[in-house]
Amino acid sequence: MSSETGRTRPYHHGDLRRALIDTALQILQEEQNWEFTLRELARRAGVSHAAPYKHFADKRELLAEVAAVGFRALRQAMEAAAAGHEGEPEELLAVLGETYVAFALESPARFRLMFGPVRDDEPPVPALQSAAGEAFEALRAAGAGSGGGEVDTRTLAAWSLVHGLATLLIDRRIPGAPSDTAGTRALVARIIRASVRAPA
Amino acid sequence: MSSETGRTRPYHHGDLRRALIDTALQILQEEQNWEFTLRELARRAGVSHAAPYKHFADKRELLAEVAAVGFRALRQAMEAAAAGHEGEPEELLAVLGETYVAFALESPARFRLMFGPVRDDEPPVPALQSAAGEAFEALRAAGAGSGGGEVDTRTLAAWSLVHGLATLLIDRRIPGAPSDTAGTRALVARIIRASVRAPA
DNA sequence: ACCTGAACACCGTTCAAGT
DNA sequence: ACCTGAACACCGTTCAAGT
Repeated sequence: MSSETGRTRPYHHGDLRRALIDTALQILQEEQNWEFTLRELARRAGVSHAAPYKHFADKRELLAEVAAVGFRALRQAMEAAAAGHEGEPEELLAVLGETYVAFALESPARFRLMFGPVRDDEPPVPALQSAAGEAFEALRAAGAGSGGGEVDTRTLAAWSLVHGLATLLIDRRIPGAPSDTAGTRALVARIIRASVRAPA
Repeated sequence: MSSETGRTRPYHHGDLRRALIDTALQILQEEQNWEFTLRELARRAGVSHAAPYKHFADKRELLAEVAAVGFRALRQAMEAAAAGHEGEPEELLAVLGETYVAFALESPARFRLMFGPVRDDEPPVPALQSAAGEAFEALRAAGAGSGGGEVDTRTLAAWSLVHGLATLLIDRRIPGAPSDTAGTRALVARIIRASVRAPA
């Protein structure tokens, strides 16, 4: 949605790096699976399948950069949702949780890519590390506010709850779960609001 | 661990179907990634790469059968843990949750395979459907026991919590999380026990 | 400086042919 | 009845060569 698909070659001499990331995000919005092919991506971007290697070391690094863009979008969505809830900590945490799950449901493939398994034999991609860390900070700031480097129990419980709920929902793992958007939203609100009152 | 690796060809005329599933589970225990190759599996089982196609329609079906075995193991682990906690519903739910997370940490690749994304354009594999459903039943029986076909809020919240916690832990997504087994176990116990007291 | 085309070592899957 | 070997259409990645 952020670049025109009508023109045959909108760039080709412009910023291919950015174009590849944009095209990848478009594919993620269309498909439910994040495992698209590097060659398909190059095809859709209008370049040869070898061209991406001039901008990314390998497919993994490209996917990591796309995931980083996703984490920045998640952080922005949470910060926007947090505006106007400074005084009520429990309500803030609930709203952030609903935003988190809504973000996953809105674009499941993007969410899956962002939280795709990271093998520890692979070198970390700095952009992804920092973007993910900052998104997490937005959640933690709403938690009990312990301030230190360690995660407090309440924040981690809230994060686990919304992450698990999002994952189970987009993977259709919950038997009898509503299939429509409104019903799903209501279910999410019910679960989050029932849990947010828990003692830390 | 369930079949001998020392002998060069322990089957080849026996039950190749079972041998392939066993070998797959062995690979899952060794690796942290569940995306092993069908050709590698055949190689390790001592057969040609075309042999599996006499027992499974395709790779997806093989993986689904392996996942089904995993769900049966999860259900057994939960039922074993549930023994002796009939009278105390909150303690029972906490113990089941700890068992769930421990199961994931024990064999991350197996857990990832079990909960790998299911595309809805793919035909469902009956064995996987029922095995997953029965594992979920073990959890639900410990919940508020609404009995009906719909999942009650408390059970779903508990499931989401432990599923999210397990996922974030095995993917190393939690900054500052303990890296040793004892520390992780303590963290899990703390989070679950703090949340299980929540109102439904 | 950036991109292409051919090439390499792999995949999943199919199928005729072997025992 | 069960398995093999060659084959097909793909991958990710590399690299000399083109502009």
